[in-house]
Amino acid sequence: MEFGEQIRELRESKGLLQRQLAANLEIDTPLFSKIERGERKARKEHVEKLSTLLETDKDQLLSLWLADQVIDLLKDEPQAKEALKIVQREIKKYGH
Amino acid sequence: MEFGEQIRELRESKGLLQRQLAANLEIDTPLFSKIERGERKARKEHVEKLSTLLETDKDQLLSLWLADQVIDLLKDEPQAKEALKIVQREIKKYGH
DNA sequence: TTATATTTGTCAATTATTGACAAGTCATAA
DNA sequence: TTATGACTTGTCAATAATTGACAAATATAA
Repeated sequence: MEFGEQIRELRESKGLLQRQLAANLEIDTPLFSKIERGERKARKEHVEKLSTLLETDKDQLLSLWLADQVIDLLKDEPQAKEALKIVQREIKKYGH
Repeated sequence: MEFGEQIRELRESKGLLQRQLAANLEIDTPLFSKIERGERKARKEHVEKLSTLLETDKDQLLSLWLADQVIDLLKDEPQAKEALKIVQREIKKYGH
């Protein structure tokens, strides 16, 4: 999972411990560990707070986090690629 | 929503009533109505059964249904497009 | 050994989803 | 007008999924 890898890399590059970030997010360390390994999903507020704590771009972190959720939805689905084509087509109608 | 529109079109082109399809899916008519209008999600088994009942391609119907779920996840997200780029990149690693 | 960091497994509590029901609208027929 | 049929809307309980906490396990050093 992209998001977990990213926050782990940023955390380690800053010499921070899981428990330090976990405390800031007001969750316990085991849960933070699971989020890093992609076993659990972070909540949006956590992602936003992490972007501050890790001094990284919020939009890019949210993109990774969102992407993970989509991948989670599409994994094991033979129609994943076809579905993505439809999404691309549709998304242009309202997004910008 | 793409999926709902599609099943409605197929249903009407075959002159079928909501209650007839609902009975086959073993759900009530109000729920079927909501699925057609995208207010509720169909379950995978329902999609598969509908492809038979409506004599349409199962893979294409599942693609539409999947696409709707992704769109639902991405709607209202400013990072939708960026996230999709990441998904496209990632999906190539395992799917094919 | 001991101490510290992270991971694993399990559980209760919360939250989301599902489907049913009753009542509503709308159109058309009698 | 009233009645009927197709569909829609709103609400609710039951079920299922997700969340976070805790205890215990593993790993890594000192």
